[in-house]
Amino acid sequence: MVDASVDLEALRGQMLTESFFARDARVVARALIGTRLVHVRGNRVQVARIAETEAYRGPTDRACHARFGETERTRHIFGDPGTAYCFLVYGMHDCFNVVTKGMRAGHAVLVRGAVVADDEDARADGPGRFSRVLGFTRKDSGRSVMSESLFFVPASKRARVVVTARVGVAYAEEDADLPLRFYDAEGSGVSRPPPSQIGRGQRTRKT
DNA sequence: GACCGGATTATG
DNA sequence: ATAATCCGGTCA
Repeated sequence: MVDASVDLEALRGQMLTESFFARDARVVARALIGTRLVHVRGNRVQVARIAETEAYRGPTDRACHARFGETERTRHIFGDPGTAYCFLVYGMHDCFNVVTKGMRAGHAVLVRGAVVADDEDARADGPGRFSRVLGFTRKDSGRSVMSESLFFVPASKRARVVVTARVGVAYAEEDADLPLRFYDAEGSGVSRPPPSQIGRGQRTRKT
């Protein structure tokens, strides 16, 4: 029995397809703000409005896992656009990414925060919390995000998007300061980075 | 084979 | 401020 408050077929009809994901991660990361991720889990359907993302731009990006080349862990980041790439960080938190660009470019967008519809109690601000609330673990790596049970639909309204440096990648030297983190200026579902990282390279734009 | 450190979070 | 907790990448 599926949640009657969600018209799943109507949502599926709006599914974002390969052409959306087959672009540079920087472009997709920004475009993803305000979109909704639909996850069908047994008889539950979760709809999460994406509030925060980061772009990781392949082997030459010193913060990107693709810099290790294609290993067991990083295999799926070299998959087709619209593939999920999931991994474990700090031994305890899973992170959920969407592969972009294609041509084995190793680009991906990390989802760092969202607001889950009809679930005020479920905090999904922060990459670990987002993945836990939506049930993603590294077992989901390689899954398609253009499937009946997992897919994105376009934003219902325009978002003001704030751009900053990425969080937690200080080790990446010059690439640490690139403006590749995007979040909805409205603020709900956005993680609260450590004070040392707030305001790095920040600027607001309309999209 | 060992060792290091991380795309984080909860708690003091 | 700091512990928790695992595993891949790196070097021996």
